[in-house]
Amino acid sequence: MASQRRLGQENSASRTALMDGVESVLRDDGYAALSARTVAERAGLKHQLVYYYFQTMDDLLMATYRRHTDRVLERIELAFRAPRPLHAVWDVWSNPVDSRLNMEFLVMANHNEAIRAATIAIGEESRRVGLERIAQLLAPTKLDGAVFNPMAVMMAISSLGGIVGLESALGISGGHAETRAMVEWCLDQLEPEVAPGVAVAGKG
Amino acid sequence: MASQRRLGQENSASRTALMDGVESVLRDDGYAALSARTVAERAGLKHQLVYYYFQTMDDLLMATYRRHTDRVLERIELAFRAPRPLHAVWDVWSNPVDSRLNMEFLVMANHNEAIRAATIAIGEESRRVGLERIAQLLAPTKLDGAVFNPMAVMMAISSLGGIVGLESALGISGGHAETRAMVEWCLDQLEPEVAPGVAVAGKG
DNA sequence: GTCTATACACCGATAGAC
DNA sequence: GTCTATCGGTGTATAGAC
Repeated sequence: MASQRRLGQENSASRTALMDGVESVLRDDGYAALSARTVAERAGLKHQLVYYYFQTMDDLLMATYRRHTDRVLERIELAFRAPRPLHAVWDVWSNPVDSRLNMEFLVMANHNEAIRAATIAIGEESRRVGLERIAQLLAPTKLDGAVFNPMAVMMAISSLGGIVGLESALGISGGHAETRAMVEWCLDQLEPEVAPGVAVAGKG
Repeated sequence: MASQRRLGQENSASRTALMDGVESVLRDDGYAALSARTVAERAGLKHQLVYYYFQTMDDLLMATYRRHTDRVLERIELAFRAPRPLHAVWDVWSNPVDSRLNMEFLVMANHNEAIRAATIAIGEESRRVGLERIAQLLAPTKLDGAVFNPMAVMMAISSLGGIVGLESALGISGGHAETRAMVEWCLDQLEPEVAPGVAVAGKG
């Protein structure tokens, strides 16, 4: 099944430009607009270059997705090292620019087997990260730990953040201020302004 | 410019079959797979029929979207007449089958101006519906009405429900049981088990 | 590493026969 | 109301020149 076609180097600038092109097309025009031609145009390259650096369009898509998920996980892990982790995580997920890309990939996962598999992995991984930290935050509150399960809290933050971010990008604003206020009130209950006693020791 | 082409009747069975075809393609293969040919195939018709019943593919898409949003609004309004409205609304939004279609349209709104406009309308409308009812439910609780704003509560239910439903359709299950439990606990605080004498299917 | 040229399939849309 | 035939454009992917 492996093609005989030669492939370019992994560290090539053009290769990176093509992956940037994929993200650019996804953000602006959605996955229906993805093609070797549209992607290459964003990168300022000819469309045949896609097939010099990748075996198929799908390979380019997957390489871009893996790079994207790596970045997201990195950002989530970084957020958990912030003074108020849940507030930081909320900021990551509700960012309008990223939400657009995240949602595009999430919906694409419904029809692309490779994307689906990677999405399941990233979804569970991103929620697993820092679960103990959330458990610590939930412990001293009056909230029942069995009900406010750490994973459920992460799920709520990521989905609500994702939709608020996506809608913001869409130009929808109704209810957003109220929603953000509600979420921040909830997070403030878990993470009051600066808590010296439970300060996180910065890593490294 | 308006085309000279003649158009079929609004109440035609083939016209309805074409709209069903659009939903079918969206659910199974996503909006990237939408074409006059794929849609007509689902409907058991030739692709040229699309242009007998609709001026453009975009017109077919919009007609389907309007039909879809009408149905969603209808379901939301119906839910608000249930014994426990918020529980019913949650069931509507977290339904995996509908979530797939809802999300497909939501993401499409990022790149299609007509869909975007209609989405903004439905989004705000669906949250406005029954706002007074939610306000009534929130009133007797200890929860601050200024924080737990009715619109924010609706936003939380629809976004969290939408993502949980979509992920279920994707085959993701991690954290879902915990999330559903958390949501239902919250809703139970607002809508306790109905008073004795009123028929409620056993929960217990 | 990047280009031209080329293959074949599918796209939206139209014209016109039946 | 549904069909055959057709147009120009774009899609993925490859071969081979430079």
